[in-house]
Amino acid sequence: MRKVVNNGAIPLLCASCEGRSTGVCSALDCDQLVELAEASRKTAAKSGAALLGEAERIDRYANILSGVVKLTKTLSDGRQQIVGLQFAPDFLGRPFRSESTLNAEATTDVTLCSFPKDAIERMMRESPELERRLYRQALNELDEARDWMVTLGRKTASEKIASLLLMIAHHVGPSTVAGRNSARFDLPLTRADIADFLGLTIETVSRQLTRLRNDKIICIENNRLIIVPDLRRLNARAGN
Amino acid sequence: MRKVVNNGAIPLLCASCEGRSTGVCSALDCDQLVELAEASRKTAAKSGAALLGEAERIDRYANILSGVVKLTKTLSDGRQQIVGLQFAPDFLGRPFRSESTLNAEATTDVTLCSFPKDAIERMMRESPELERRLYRQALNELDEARDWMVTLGRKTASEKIASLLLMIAHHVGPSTVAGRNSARFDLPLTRADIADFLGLTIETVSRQLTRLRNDKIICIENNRLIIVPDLRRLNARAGN
DNA sequence: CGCGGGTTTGAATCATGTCAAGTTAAGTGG
DNA sequence: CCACTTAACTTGACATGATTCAAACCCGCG
Repeated sequence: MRKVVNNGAIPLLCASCEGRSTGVCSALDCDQLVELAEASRKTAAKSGAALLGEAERIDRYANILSGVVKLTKTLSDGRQQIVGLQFAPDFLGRPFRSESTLNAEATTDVTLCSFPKDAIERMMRESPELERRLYRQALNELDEARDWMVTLGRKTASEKIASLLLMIAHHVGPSTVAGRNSARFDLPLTRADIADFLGLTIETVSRQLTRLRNDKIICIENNRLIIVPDLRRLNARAGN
Repeated sequence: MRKVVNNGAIPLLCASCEGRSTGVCSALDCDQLVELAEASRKTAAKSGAALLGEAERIDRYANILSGVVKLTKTLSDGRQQIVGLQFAPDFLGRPFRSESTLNAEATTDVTLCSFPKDAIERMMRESPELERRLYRQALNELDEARDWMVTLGRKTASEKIASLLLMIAHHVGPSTVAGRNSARFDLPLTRADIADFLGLTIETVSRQLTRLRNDKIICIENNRLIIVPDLRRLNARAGN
């Protein structure tokens, strides 16, 4: 196993880590960080790579360092639904369960920092801080899931699209914002992904996107780069 | 404040409590139970009573002792979506947040055992057991929410109805089951509630229910009592 | 240059929503 | 015990938003 230097400060590996300040690791002190770092592994995955299969055994958890991961569920006849999107520095994994109930797949190139399941679970028992941090993330994911239930159940196709764009704009952060009310970002999802997320077909997604473009609510460049000149107008379309 | 006898055993109030063995209280030891019992309050609410409003201040949490509670969200134009159903002995409340982001309403007559927010939060800090118990419930609710996202996004109206009946059959428990594969239960929801839960209209709900009845998958008595002679056939209709 | 994945667009179809009557069941008061 | 009211539910006819199927488009890449 790789040696990690502990000079009384945080491990070298973590010093430059994007997840250090905002991810679950922020709940750990130096000693714990060292311990975890010893067992950790940085990995990269290409867009489209499966990270976790339904009914697969879980033996590692991971922090997302960069990129976007989609969580999906599939019905027996192939219909698919994305049930969550995770952005850096989210924690990936479902404690207290040995089998996954969903699929995780990279929708962009991603980098992960993964740990053995039992290391995390031991530290959770020792550190209420860590457990609380994970508990909070679970509650946030629950809030998000419930927001999406409203979107899925009660919004029209165009409202769904607008809501998704808005959500992504928030998640990529207020980076690339000129004047607080505009946004500009690369879609981390294909049309098919968007359809799976919103419970629509790719055709409907496409049509609604061109509608938003025709109405000058958004500009689309290269099919993937989205520019929102006025987030308030987009918000009005989202039905909130 | 009411005095609770502590003879070294569990408080009298809790001794006969339905939530004692299975609810969050099961994570507490005698002393903690006594402490919580001192601040607790048993209340009853009629079907239809609002328990918690959106954007309302949260100052108490509660255990559901009996009955069913619906959690709803509403769009500005009045469209409503049920984002969760809670059955006894679920814990009602959203830790780490002072304002509610949803409405809670009794869909049947319910009895609750409520506690001040800060009492729970203090005990959570003192008892990792309790925090873990709540964390687990949050994860379960998250799993359920994600299952419903699939239902809302990808299932047809009749599959939605079948899924809901199945879910309720599971929740009321294997009580009233003759031979493991049949079920018989009172619907704790009106047609309007069902519609709000499944993202449908009451008319569609009604039509699909009569379709299931015509196909002999279910019997409906008094509009509320549902009998499922063969759960497997219902399951086949649910699209799993 | 052609090939393939991702995307857009069009026309026809279908599931669900909308609107409008009915029906049933449970009170309520005479 | 019987009209009357009311809420919840069912049913029908019609409208419409989204899907389906089919074709064309775009663009990077070998």
